Amino acid sequence: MSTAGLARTRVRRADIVAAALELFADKGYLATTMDDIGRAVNVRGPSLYKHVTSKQDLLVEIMESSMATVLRDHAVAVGSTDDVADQLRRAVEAHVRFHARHRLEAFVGTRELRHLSDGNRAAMAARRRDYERGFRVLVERGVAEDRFRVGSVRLTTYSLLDMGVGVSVWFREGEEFSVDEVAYRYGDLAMRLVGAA
Amino acid sequence: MSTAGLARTRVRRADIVAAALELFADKGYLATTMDDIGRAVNVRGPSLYKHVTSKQDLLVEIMESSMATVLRDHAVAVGSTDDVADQLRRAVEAHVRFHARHRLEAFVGTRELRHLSDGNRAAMAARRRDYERGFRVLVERGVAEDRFRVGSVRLTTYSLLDMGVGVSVWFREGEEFSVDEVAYRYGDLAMRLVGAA
DNA sequence: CCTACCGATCGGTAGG
DNA sequence: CCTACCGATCGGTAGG
Repeated sequence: MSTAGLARTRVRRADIVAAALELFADKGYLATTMDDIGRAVNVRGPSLYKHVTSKQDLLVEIMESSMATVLRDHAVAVGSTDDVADQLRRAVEAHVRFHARHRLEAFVGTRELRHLSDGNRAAMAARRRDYERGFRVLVERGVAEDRFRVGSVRLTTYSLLDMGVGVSVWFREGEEFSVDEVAYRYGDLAMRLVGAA
Repeated sequence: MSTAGLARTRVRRADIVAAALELFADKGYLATTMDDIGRAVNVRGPSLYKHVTSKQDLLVEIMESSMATVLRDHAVAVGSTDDVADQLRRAVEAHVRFHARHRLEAFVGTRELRHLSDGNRAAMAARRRDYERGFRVLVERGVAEDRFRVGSVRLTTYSLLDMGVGVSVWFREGEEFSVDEVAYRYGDLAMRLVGAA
């Protein structure tokens, strides 16, 4: 009776993080309880503390690992060519691909920034600014090299970034567009925005 | 001693809503307590219930009044001309103006949607979809009338909307751009996106 | 408009 | 991995 052999008995840390991600995205960090997360992996809330030191830790892990992913993808995209227009196009494609593939991480990343502890938030905010600077630098160089024509580097950069971030809100795998299709189309839109089309 | 004549004694409902708006934007709805709001208007938390029926009510009031504002501005913009390109341009300008002028309302409006009670959330979500449909219809008509050339009506519409929403995140009165400047520039960007420039 | 307070929730710890 | 539980917080009410 007691060992009825329900579902998974063994809880891995990765399962906990995955469950937390989904709950944070759905209900928000503050509204998600350790019991909620436990329930999603078939244990009681307190049992989670064998694998995790705090709820905050889960948020930090989610944010840091996804930030590492975008930064790496961005570096690869920009490093793959010397042509500014191609660099910007590929950077936008990578940006969009990330926001489509890792919707929830992206969503939580921007939505829950304020619920990181002070130290963690400062560090994450700095990395986010670095990421944004990467795009601004590309737009600036494109203008300097006479490849782009923009009204304002700053506004154009914000637009490129915000368009891509928006993808994480509506994108669903297996619907009208594939990840690649969305990436390519946003790459085209980016070229129009900078006047390089 | 007791009547040292501190600051405001009379608390108006509008002051409470304004204080709630700022706190919701800064800390988030769940993280804001009635005591926080009370402190901002120089009363104790429980005293607020003389003017307000619940914390939820404050959120509803903020969201409904700002939604009414955008919808009205949008209608005026679209109704001011018959030319699709001008209509879209003015709709985008109105959209951006709203997100610049009412940054906090816009911010709270998208960020705290999930903390509305079920009925309220459904109603607000429906009005938001109506608003978005207004833009999609304009893009569609522009394409049908051969004024716009877009890869995907849906993605282009999302881009236009998301760019404008992004303004509420970074815009600050009295910095590099005025509200009107930002609106005009985003109007130009919109024309580029739909291939009408 | 205030103090006192209820009832419920929640992160995390104790101690198996 | 669980139950019991601590300590703190919070929305809202009572009753002036």
